[in-house]
Amino acid sequence: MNTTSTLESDFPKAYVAHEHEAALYALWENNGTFAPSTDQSKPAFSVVMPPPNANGNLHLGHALEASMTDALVRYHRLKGDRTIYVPGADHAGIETQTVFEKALEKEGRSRFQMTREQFYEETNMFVQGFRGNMESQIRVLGSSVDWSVNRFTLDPAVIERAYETFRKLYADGLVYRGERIVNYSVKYRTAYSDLEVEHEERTEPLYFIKYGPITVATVRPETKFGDKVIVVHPDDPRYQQYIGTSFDCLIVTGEIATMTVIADEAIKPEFGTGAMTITPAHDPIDYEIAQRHNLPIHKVIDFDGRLLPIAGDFAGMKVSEARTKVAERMMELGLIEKTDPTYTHTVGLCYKSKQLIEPMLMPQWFIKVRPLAEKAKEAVESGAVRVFPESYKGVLINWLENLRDWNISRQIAWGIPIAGAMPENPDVANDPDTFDTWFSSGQWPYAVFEAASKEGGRDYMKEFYPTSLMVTGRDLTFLWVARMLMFGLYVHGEVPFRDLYLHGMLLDPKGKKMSKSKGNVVSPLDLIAQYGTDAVRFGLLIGSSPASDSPMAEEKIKGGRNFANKVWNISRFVCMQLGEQDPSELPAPKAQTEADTKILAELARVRTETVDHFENYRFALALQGLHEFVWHQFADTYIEAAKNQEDRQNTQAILWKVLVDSLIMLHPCMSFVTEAIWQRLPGKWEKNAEGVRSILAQASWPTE
RNA sequence: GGGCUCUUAGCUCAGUUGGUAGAGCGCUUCGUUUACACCGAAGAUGUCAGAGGUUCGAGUCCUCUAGGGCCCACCA
Repeated sequence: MNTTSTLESDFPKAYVAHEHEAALYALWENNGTFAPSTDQSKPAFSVVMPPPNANGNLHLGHALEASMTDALVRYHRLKGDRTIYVPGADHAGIETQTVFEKALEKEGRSRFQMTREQFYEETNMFVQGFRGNMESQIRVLGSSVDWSVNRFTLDPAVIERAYETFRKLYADGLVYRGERIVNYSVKYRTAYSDLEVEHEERTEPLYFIKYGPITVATVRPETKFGDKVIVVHPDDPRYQQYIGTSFDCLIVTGEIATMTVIADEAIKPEFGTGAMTITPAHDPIDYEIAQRHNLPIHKVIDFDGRLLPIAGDFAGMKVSEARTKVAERMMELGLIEKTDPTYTHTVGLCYKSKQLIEPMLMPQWFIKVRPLAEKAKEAVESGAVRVFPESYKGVLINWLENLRDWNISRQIAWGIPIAGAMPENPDVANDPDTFDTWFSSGQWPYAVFEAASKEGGRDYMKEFYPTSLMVTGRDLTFLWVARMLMFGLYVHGEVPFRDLYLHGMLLDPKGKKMSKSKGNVVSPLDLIAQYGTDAVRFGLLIGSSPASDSPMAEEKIKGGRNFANKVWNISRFVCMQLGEQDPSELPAPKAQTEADTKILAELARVRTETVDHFENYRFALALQGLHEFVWHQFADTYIEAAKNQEDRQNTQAILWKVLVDSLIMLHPCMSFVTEAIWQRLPGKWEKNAEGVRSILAQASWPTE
């Protein structure tokens, strides 16, 4: 900075954020400010950013997450910790594929018209375009990440890491390929894990079909073409005489079929008539029953969601259409005894298309998660990983206790091909599928450090893993967090992060969920352009609490802008008071007046409280306390008193001390304005031999 | 079916270990004091959803009730 220029030019009356921010981020980036210190005597503080999807722009949720994380990261850096914040970009498997497919649709194209390689290549180009965009937006948010360890989820090292874990699971017998009922999305032509299925309550007719002497109840008459078995509970007195016997009866095809009655504990006598027929190829419970009794399994529905030739006249018809048509036919045949039109149950929907999930029998890779989940559960229970807020501890444990095997096969192109994991193993090598994105994402915390370590120069793995903290949305508790815990413990025998902080979702100003379809999405970049990054960060952080959703409040952001301006003007005032006085030559501050005593005591108090708040992830309270102190104690009270104080030098010393400490303490949340001021402070104070000002982001947290 | 969570000033929300209610915005009155009108001074506003309990003391812990919200769930 030019120290000879006048105050007016260095400190214009108003702080206009966009005139400073880009240059300040460049200052940090060009000076390697965010590279972790090499001082091994200092404790490490490491955070891995949940890699944003490289398929669009950052949204306000990213801004919230970045504000929180960056505040903590900057706080630890100021405290002198060996701090690293790792950025990244997520290929985001099916998320990206659906976004890209929509883009193709607009051009009248479809992925089904391309080869798989062609589709992959086009998706990759699409993603790489967005990736740079997304990374520049991380800079706009002010995130103090170490770009030298930046990583993409499809980097070769990350893919190899996923393969290595797969091989270990395979060797340990924890992953298997099996033909089982999976959640299948007809729209996207891929299977899902249980977590990608949404549930919705629906009222649909329950049909009572009369098969000879026994009536069965079903909501899916369209699957009743191969009916040969009726299942009842072994203890049901109504059906004792039939168990193990067979009889002939009319079925929907108009033919006479032989029905055999078997008994299975899975049947609930109180449901319907206590008797049902099974469709093993399209229902998980039915499939299990079929397995237990060695029954044949016939597919009725194809991967387009249409009926197969077994359906005779109905073959080729969509399931939804066939349902009523088949029921009508049954009615004509006198097979329907009655219908209950008020029957309400829950159906599974594809979380992306909201279309019905079609349970399908498919050969897929499954992870036996029980042993992995057990370890994760122990880690949460024992506090090996601390959960903020604590109420999510139970939520996490509850989920880990009730896990079923995890289907990691996806029939999508945009992902890590399973085949590459074990080229020598024909079971694997011939598999056309890709991994569930969360299979590789679940390994992200160590994958990034392993990859960085491999590049040589520094053992990041040893220095920074396990990480100190994971900050992510409460919506990812199961999808991502639980998986990271399981893999971290399985692969490296320890939790991937010591602390977990879950934040809530940002809602629109009316308190509604933001979504593209509702058109109520607010762009953080627009807000930043208008008010500045610090203002947006302030507005998102203030008055928030862990895991609870909060509406986006422009008034709070405006308040943040006003506060940034206040801090700017306080600094401006203090610099004017100093005049020609070089702050490095000021005497130590002494409490001479009542106002002096008060402000120094308040400063000490806010310093202690701020540390306590940051250490316990209460950044909203930290910021609130600083806001109150700086604005009302310092500006409104002390500065007003200072204007009339007689011992000018001592007053200058106190003003200076309070200003400098305030700037440092505010820096985690108000990063840009505080650095902008820091770079304009007068005199030789904090300058090196070349007269270059130190960087606030690397300053030392005030101690007394 | 199971779990979590919320109900505090007109609005949006804070309130960490239990100790006589807070912020921002809004509102009222005043002030153009040479840091700031993106400002300052003074001020009004709450039986902290309801009922009961524990306690010397509860917005803060426990139970129940009412009403929101969220999540999980192989209910043919």
